[in-house]
Amino acid sequence: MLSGKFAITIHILTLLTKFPNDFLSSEFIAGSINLNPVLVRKEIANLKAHHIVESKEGKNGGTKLAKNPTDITLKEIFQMTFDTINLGYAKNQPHPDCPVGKKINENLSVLYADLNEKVSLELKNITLEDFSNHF
Amino acid sequence: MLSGKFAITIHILTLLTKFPNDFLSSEFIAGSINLNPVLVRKEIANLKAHHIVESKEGKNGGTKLAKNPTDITLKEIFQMTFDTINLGYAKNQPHPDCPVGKKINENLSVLYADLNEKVSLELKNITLEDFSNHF
DNA sequence: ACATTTGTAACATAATTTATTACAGTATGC
DNA sequence: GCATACTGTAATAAATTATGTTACAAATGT
Repeated sequence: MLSGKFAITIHILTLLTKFPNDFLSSEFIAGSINLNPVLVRKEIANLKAHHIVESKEGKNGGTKLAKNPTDITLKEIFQMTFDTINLGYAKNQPHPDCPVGKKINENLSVLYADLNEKVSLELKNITLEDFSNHF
Repeated sequence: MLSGKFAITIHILTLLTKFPNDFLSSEFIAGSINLNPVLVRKEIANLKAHHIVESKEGKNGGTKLAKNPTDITLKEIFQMTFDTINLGYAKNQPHPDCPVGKKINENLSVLYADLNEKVSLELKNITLEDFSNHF
């Protein structure tokens, strides 16, 4: 998973919001992000799967929004690119006979779910339109 | 930076809370986390720098809490191991002549600062004592 | 003295992210 | 219908980051 996924996706969507009448090419978008066009297309594939954008193949093809930017919230974008906020887990399986090791991941999950809730509440109130208005 | 830093640090602190009278060795702690002892010592160095634990060198040495677990909040631990919540930035410098590229990172920063605020508020209300009580 | 432990540095390996290349498939306009 | 400019996707490579290991000096209890 691309770690800049959220940032890249929101960058793409902001561009599409700014040029609502054009099909933008992955090359053009990649130029603004300074990223390989293939990676842009991958994120667009994700956006398409969520019916947020539509794209046209062939000459003069490209991508445009499939929904009104007032109807897209940052929560959706967050969820499709990030899953959940989390402050990380230790890489290896902790020791199962230790009372702490046995339960640490479960307890961290509960904590992270709580944080996720708070972040989601916040992001739900920000639309793509709102975000794009700052440019 | 260790990406499991927060999880590892909170694991260490939970163990220290559970054994408040002992100096625990990095080897013992590493066993519970299933992590290399050197990495445990690195996180302990960070905790020491923040005066949350103290440690003793030499035989029978190890680490113990330097503060009461009711006086340590998850916010502090978060801050010393994570800095700020963030949903990522694209790796490369965006195109400076594009109105979106020019401002995207600034706008993302504002957004992330806001999320960070919400998360911090939540973590401020959870003490190490609270967290440890779930084990 | 000896055993055990911290503290660090240097280096090695593994995992993840990002970039590149390649090419089949599709629409457009001449 | 042919050249051109795109998307879509797979395979692979390079770069970056995270984790693990080894090594050893310094400290301390017995």
